[in-house]
Formats: sequence, structure tokens, C-alpha cells
Amino acid sequence: MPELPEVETIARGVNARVRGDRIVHAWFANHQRLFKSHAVRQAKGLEGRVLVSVHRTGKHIVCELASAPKGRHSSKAELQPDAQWIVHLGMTGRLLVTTPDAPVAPHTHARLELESGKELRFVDPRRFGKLDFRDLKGGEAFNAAGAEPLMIAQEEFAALFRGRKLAIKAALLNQSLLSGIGNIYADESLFHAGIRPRRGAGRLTRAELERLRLALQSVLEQAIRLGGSSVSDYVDAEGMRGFFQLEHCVYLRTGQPCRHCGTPIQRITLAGRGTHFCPKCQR
DNA sequence: CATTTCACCTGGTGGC
DNA sequence: TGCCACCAGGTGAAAT
Repeated sequence: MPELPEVETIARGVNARVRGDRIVHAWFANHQRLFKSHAVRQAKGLEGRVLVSVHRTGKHIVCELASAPKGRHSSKAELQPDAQWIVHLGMTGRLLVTTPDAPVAPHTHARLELESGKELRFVDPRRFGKLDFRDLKGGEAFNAAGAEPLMIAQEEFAALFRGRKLAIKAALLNQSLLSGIGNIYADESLFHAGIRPRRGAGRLTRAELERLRLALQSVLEQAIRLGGSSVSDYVDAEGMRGFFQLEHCVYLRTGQPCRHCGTPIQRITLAGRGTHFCPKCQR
């Protein structure tokens, strides 16, 4: 489900609600594939630690955790993190902050009870999500493989695609090149840059690459401002839908008129994914 | 190595 | 109403 703007929206929402709170109990469902490190180890690591901050890296939500003696509430947010809980939402994952009496949704696979009484819940019908715990003593902090699309500079961006034979859309989806772009924002940014998804990544001109970089950044930034795209079931940490789906120009608009020229939007399959573009505006 | 395909899951939709 | 085929925002392992 969630790509960079949705994950950013969720991370900000969770951070605002749980920052400084302590995890008093962690419960995990018995679905082994969800856990990159063993569920028992994750629960042990989480219980007693304070959530110092929650932020996004690529499509991952990173919760910074610190061990802290009980009863000192004044400066919890400034504690030095010594562990991380990393949540990947897969296609259908949700990370929600709820009251303890809120009904437990079907497919709830994790519940963290917090000292304040709130709960942090992970819900994921298709179970493509992943939960990981890292102890920073002895282990490495989490790092996304690819570059951040919102931060990358012109030269570095162009270098990512040099010499590559795969289609530009496939390259945009490759998380070890850029992290955070998924099917919606790949299609939308290629539309705004006027580039056909099947074009070879290594054959784009410098001008096209720079148009693409700027299109990606403006599309992602606008989507974050609108709280992400709610195509079917995406909601933020409070269960609220986003609004960027109303701004989509091509994604899931097969056969509908292009917003710029009126030509019907085409759908093809590329890299195994539904791919949408305007045959007139994109060359 | 680079690139492509497919399995992993459940649920929603639309045709018959 | 039921059954079925097909579709879905992601990733990583296996095949090419």
C-alpha cells in the first residue's frame, strides 16, 4: 500500500502521539514471516524502552528506542537511543495509535501497550509487512539501501541511471537506487516529466533526467501535504484517509481523458506492475 | 553482475 | 446469492 508520502504521513502522526511514551507490554501474533528478528526477541527488546522518536527512511518507519529508568519523565525525548523498531507496511499494512478499548481490527498482528494507556497497533491483511528490532549495541543502525528522492542532487540522480538498460519505470521502483518510490508515484512523476515508462533508463537525456528529478520531488511533496493517496484502504496513524488520489493524472485512470490533452490514458504491464501513461504527453 | 519473473497473502470487484 | 478470474500500493528469492 504505502509509498514514501503515506509512510511519511504515518510516521509523523505516530511520532506526534507516542513520542516520550514507554512500552509496557508487547504482543505479537504467530506469523513467522512478519518478523525479521524473532518475535520473542522483539517483545523483550521493546518492553520497558521509551519511544524517543519515530521517523521515515524510504518506505520504512523507524522507531528510536531508549532504555530509561522509570519515574523520570522530564526529558525522555532527549534520551540517547540504544535500539530501533523498524516497521515496513508492505502492501496493506497500517500502523495505528488507538485507545486500549478500541475494537481490535481483523489481522492485527502487533499491539504495543504504552504507559500513557494508548496502544500502537500493526494491522496487515496480506501480511507482506515486516517488523524488525535492532539493538544498537553490537548491531548497526537501520539504513535504507537507496538514496532519498527528496534530498538527492542533480548529479547524483543522473548517475543512478547511467548505463542501465532497464525501463525507467523499473529503475524508479528499484529500492536500492532510490528508496520510497512505488507504483503510484513512479507513474505520476513520469507523467509530470513527460517521459514514457518504457524508455531505457540509461538513454534519457540530461534534461529529461532533471525534469524527472524535479517532478518526483514536487509530486512527493504535494502528496505529503495532502496526507498521501488513499486508493483503497490506506489510512494514517489516526485512521484518516489522504487526498492525493484526487490529484492523480494517470494512476488507475485507464481509458479516462488525460487532464492535459484529453487523450485516453493507456495501461500496460511493465516490471509485472500495472503502468499508466498518456501516449501523447509522454514521449 | 543486471534484469526479469514469481511466490508470498487476503480481499474487493465485476462477469456470468 | 455463489463461483470464478482478475486485480491490488511491495519485496526478495530464484531463474535467466
